Amino acid sequence: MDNELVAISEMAKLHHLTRQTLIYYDHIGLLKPIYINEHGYRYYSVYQIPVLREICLLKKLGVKLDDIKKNMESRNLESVTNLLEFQKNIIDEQIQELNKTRMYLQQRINFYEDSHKSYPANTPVLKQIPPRQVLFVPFEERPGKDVLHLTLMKAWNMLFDSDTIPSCGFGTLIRGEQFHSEELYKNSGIFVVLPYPQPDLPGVEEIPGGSYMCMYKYSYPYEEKDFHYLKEWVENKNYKITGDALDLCLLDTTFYNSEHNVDYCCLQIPVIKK
Amino acid sequence: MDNELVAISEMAKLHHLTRQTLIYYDHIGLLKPIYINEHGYRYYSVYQIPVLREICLLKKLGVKLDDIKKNMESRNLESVTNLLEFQKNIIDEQIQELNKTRMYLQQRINFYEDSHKSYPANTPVLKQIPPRQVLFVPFEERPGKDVLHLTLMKAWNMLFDSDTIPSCGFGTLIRGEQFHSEELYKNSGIFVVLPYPQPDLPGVEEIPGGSYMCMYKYSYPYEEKDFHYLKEWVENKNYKITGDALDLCLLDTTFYNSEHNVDYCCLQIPVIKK
DNA sequence: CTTGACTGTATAGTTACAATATAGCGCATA
DNA sequence: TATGCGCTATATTGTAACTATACAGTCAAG
Repeated sequence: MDNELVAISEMAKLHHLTRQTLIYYDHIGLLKPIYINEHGYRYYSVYQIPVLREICLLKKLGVKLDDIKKNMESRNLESVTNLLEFQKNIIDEQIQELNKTRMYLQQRINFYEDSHKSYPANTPVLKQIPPRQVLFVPFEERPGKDVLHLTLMKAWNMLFDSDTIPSCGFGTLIRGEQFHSEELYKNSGIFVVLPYPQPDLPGVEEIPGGSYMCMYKYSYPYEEKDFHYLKEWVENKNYKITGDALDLCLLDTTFYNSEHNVDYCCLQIPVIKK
Repeated sequence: MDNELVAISEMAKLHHLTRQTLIYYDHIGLLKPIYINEHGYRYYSVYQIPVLREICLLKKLGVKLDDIKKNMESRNLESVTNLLEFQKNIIDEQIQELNKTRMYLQQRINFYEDSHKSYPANTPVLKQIPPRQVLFVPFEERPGKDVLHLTLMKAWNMLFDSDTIPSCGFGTLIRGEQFHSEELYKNSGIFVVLPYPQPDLPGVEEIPGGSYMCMYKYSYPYEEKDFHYLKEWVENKNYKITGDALDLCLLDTTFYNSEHNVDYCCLQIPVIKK
């Protein structure tokens, strides 16, 4: 009565598997047929149908064959619940990871969208900008192409080390107290906007929100000419400068084309009306 | 001035990559050094630092090297935004998939939890049960071990075909109109509880919610003895039977052990007090 | 008894992706 | 002169779960 045997191909067909797969499962010890005849033919018991079904179920739930095997070896309500909870945790972590990556993607898209909706170049415009948290890394020399790149890479790698993807832009920060000095770039450096608050990271600064006089322009973010132009414009219009200036790089040199051979940036000077 | 060159190892170190990786990127055409000297030494331009940085960024965002390559070949604001949106869609699909699997896992955990919190065996108890949607597949013969397994596999595969994972239990359904007939199992069959409503699936039935007289027991879900015992108990206690009976399998034969060599089931008969 | 479907073993290959490893040799800088 | 960097070319890694192939033996229905 309990001797109904199922041949390998039948067993396979029942579970939407191939014969090869069952042979493979036999090899790895996941499911061994209860009976093998004198010629080595594999025969399964009908009682093994639920077992294989459970294997297929767990497989569909993303459980690894090896974990399924271990579970089937000592199977009870508790061990199965543990396995499922374990798998749920793995899935939760994966969802977390994906959500984080999704956030980075969205922020990057938003960033490009902002740069797209930008105002005409070389024309000052007053904008309200929310506070930003940035990683600041000072220049070790007077900024130029190579110092810029190397300092940026330093900041970049600091962020990568703390598993953060810098998806919200970067640029140079010029200290307000140097605006009228000969050494404009003293204490200046690279800032990288943080995608989310990370107060524990060394080098993190808060850029206050508020009114910024902004000017979009094609140039490198270490060109003094544009800065002096905007600074004078601001002062002539009777604004008071309230802090550090930012030169945010919107489209970097990876967007080089025949038309513009330099970065597309947005210079930002914090002001209040006098 | 623009001729500052970066050697391969320096370039690699700057981006937390290995030299080999840059050679590989050269081979696959992802990033070719701007200058190769007479000995074949690779030298990169500082202008390639942002390019490689962008490659690393996109890589971190999960974009495939091949897609990055295509993007770098015709890079502009639109192509980059498209790439990011495309990647976001991929991520969204993956999150969807994971959430679905998570739901199945949770339902399975809940199911086992319910069977764990069960009442003493062979003792009738009145329970309120919410409505359930099930897939019903009739037995083609009088139910027995093999018919049960084969019919269940049929239902199972129907669900798998519609990409559903049956994570909420199954059992036999006995038609109310046969309760006093000689052919108790006429029109009976397998039911599989659906994890979420799927009204378009053929064979779907709604099991009404309400009061059910339940009895937990160790036996196969096609044993008449337990059914008749519970039915008579119900009738003696002056209940009226209102529909089809279910014999829900809580722990199937994959939980076989020395103590109980049969399934652990919950027989459920819908009743109202007369 | 025939015929065709089934089953066996064993070993190597597949899929995908992104590198890594290794060997053997040339070149360059302290 | 040492040793460390560079080159090419080819093969290999890792992961997971199969899949393919070849060829010979076996089973079951008529």
